[in-house]
This record gives sequence, C-alpha cells and structure tokens, in this order.
Amino acid sequence: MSSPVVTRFAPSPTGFLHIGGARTALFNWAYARRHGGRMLLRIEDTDRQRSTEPAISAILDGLLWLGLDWDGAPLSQFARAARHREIAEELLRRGRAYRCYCTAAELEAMRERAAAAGLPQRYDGRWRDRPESDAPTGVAPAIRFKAPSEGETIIEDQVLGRVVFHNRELDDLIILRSDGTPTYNLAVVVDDHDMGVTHIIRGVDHLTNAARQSQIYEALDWPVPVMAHLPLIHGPDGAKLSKRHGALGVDAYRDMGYLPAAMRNYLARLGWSHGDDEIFSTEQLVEWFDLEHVGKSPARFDFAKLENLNGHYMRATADDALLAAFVAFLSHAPGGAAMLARLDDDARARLRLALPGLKERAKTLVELKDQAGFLVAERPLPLDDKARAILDGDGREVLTALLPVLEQTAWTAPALEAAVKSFAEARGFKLGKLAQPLRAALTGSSTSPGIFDVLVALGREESLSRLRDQAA
RNA sequence: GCGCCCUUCGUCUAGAGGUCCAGGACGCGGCCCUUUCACGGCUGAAACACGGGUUCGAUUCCCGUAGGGCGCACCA
Repeated sequence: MSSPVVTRFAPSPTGFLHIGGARTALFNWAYARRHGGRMLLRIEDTDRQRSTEPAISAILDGLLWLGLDWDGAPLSQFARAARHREIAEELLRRGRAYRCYCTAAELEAMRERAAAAGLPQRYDGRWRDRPESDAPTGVAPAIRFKAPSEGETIIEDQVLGRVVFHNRELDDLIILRSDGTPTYNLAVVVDDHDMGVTHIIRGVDHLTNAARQSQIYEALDWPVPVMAHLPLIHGPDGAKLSKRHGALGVDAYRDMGYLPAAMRNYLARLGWSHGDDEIFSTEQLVEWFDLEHVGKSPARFDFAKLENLNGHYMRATADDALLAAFVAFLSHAPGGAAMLARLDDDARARLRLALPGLKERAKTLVELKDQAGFLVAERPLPLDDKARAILDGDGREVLTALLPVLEQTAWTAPALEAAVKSFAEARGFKLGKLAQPLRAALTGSSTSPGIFDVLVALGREESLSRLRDQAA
C-alpha cells in the first residue's frame, strides 16, 4: 500500500458536533491528508438510549459545513455488535477475560465502601479466579477483561510523550454487558483494528482508555496503533467549556456568521502552531500539519481572536464568493429569511455593488447582514437614534441644498465625491457635515460604509428618492 | 480520595542549554491615515508559576511544591 495512514473520527451521536470534536476531526483530517492517507468516520452509537438519528445528521452536516470530508461511508458501531461479541468470546477462550456475576447493587456497594475508606474506586476482581461452578442462577453475567495486575502499560503518545500506567491501577473492565452488547473500550479496539486504523488522534479525555485499549490489543496479539491525545479546549475562564462559552454545535458558529475557512484556521491554530504563522490556507495546513507541534496544554477558546480572523477572511474572500456565502447564510440564519425574501435580482445586484465597501467593516456575516439592511429596507426607512438626531438638526437643510447638485451629477462614486466636495468647499463646510446627513438619509444609520459607494449601490433613482423623502 | 496529564504576556503561541534584558498574533493604550465606522501603518504596556538541583551557563534538563485539567460506569 502506498498510503498507509488511516485516521478516524469517531463521535458518539448524543448531541451536536461541538467545537472540541470539530477540532479533533480537523486534526485527523489534516493528518490523513498530509500523509496521503484516509480519514474514516465511525459513529459510536452502541449506547442505544442516548444515540439519536438527528444527532448523526447534525454531526455530518457540521463536518461538511466545515469542509471536512471523509473516506467511505460512515460506519455504525452498533451494527458491528456481533463481531464485538465474537472477540469477547475469543478473549474468554484465551483466558484473558472472565464472566462476572456481580449485580449492579453489589458493584454500587463496592464503590461506596471504597470511597468511604478513601481507597481508589476499582472493581476488586472477585470473579476473576472464581470457578464457573460458583455462578449464581438467574444472574446474567457480564464479561470482564482480565487486565494484567502487575507491570506497567506504556503509551508512546505522539503529543504527550511516554505515559506510564501502573497496571495495578487499572481494574478489570467490563467488555461485554450482561445483555450481550459490547462496551466502549472493546468496540473501539475491535473497530479500529478491523478498519485498519493506523493513527488514533483524539482528546486527552481518552488517555486512560488508551492504556486499557492497549492492554486489549496485546491480549489479542494485535498491533497497537500510533496514538496522539489532544489537550482539551477550555472556556475563556479556564474551566470546562460550557454552553455559554463555546460548547456549542458548529451550526451555532455558522449562525454567528463565521466562515468555514476562518473556523478551520482558528481551530488549527488552537493548540497547534507552525512558527509564527497565524493566517494560513487549508492547503498550507495540510502541507504543514504535524503532531510534533501540537501543544500539551489546554487552550482557551477566544471569540475575539476568532472574530478578528473571520474579518480577515471576509475581506479576503472574492466578492462573488462572499455574496454566495452570504445568501447561503441568510437561508438558515436567524432573521435571514426576511432579508432573503426581499433580495430580488435587483437588490442582489445592488448588494454586489456595495459589497466591496461593506465587507471592509463587517467581521461576520451577521454584521454584514445588519449593514446591508438598508439595501432592501422598505420605505419609509427606519432611522436609528443618531441618524434621526442628525436629520432633526440641520441635516434636512443640508440635504435640500445638496439634492440639486446630486441630481446633476454623473452616477459614479468618484464623480459624486468630487461634486459633494466642491459643494462643501463652496459653502465652507467640512465634508463630514454633508456626509453625515447623506448617510443617515440613505441608510438610516450613522455607521455605514463609504457614502459614495452607498449612493452608487442604491442606484440613482432609489438614492434620490430616499434623499427627497428625508429632505421633505 | 486515587491515577494520569498540563503550567512562557489577559488569550493563542514561538522558543527544542548560551542567538532571549524572550519573538509573533488577538485584545488593550497612543499616534498617523480618514467624512463616520472599519482597514492599514507606526508605537506602548504586558509573560518564562514557585523552590531546589544538574551545568561554566537554564525559559529550555531533573526533582519537589502550588495551581489547573482529565479519568476512575454493565456512558462513549
């Protein structure tokens, strides 16, 4: 095989694709692409209670929106339960697993006793060496892995380095539930092996699992994949990411008006670096990505930086592409439908004209939407407080005087600018004194893009009639 | 509680024993540009958690301490 690297992203479909998962997927994706390998997708849906169909599509949609694709069809872990059971039996045959007849209540009591005594809460191995003849009747057994009780299990982690676990710290975990369904650690090992996964890149929350899984690989005489555990993403306060921070689905970021390219760039930079490079394309990411430069410490999610980066991408995106992205954004963004409904071909053409000026100051698509509102707003134009104050001042007077000048001017930005400038000079005004009421009357807002671009974008008739409305 | 992991400006990070009185980016302050807001340019404040070692020399290696995180389910 010429492309030996196989990575996988293995979310459990119990909710949306959150930001940490998105980054894990990105790293797996980048690593696979970097090495000309494949990234597989596996849905860890063995928990039938919590796994849902909507969650699966939310995750797939999230990946697609982010621009991350995978190789082959997504694999359902649940569908492979028979194979997992088969391997559990194999472990039993090899003497590396045993049946445990403990009841839930018994295990609970065991944990409570350990906690009360200040001891580690582990299974005490009471069925480990007990003969089957002791089996109580009427109790369906679970199958436990017979973990080595001495020595150490070592993970040569590509991010963390060598991590040593003392085997006495790791108890005999259940690999097959009493109802015959596999448990996470068994399923993961079997699937990763069967799928030919060579590199496991996931969050550090799986580090302990890595040790247990490594033991299972060894018991099966299977090669252990290369492992890399990524530090988690924290909230701005350093604590766990909560809903009010960034623990949102990627769809929430989409609705906040962030561009996928900016998200990719930001996420890649969170915990990974390539020297001092801050802004880089996805192609560069693929070219540069490595595990050596993934940091070991958790990173805090910083919206301010994401926003700044998004601004860069807004400006860097070609007008037509940005327009397309914006229209797509409107179709699902809160309040976007109303604007979309008013965005006929005519309005779209104006928007396209105004875009170069608009995108300079919009850091997100949401801001773009707000700032482009005047292009499709119904008349009479709603005015914000500041715009109203300007017009209620001497704004109307200025407009009235300026109107005839505009009516006689060629309708291009430079011509309009020249005309307004010479008018200002003749009157002894500062340009701002003219620009402010113009802007207020045309956009209903005191903060907006270049006023001459606005005039052009709106078109001669629309502009003049709006100005007449407000001057009257 | 037990185990494991982490620790450079407020934040993301560069740094792989001398090149570091620690560099970049975001954010923040100032100045410039400017009709507003942005953009851009210049500039300022801002960090090697603490304590021991090792070494001629530690941000960089080792050991503690403190702080933080993750894990400890018949969840994944």
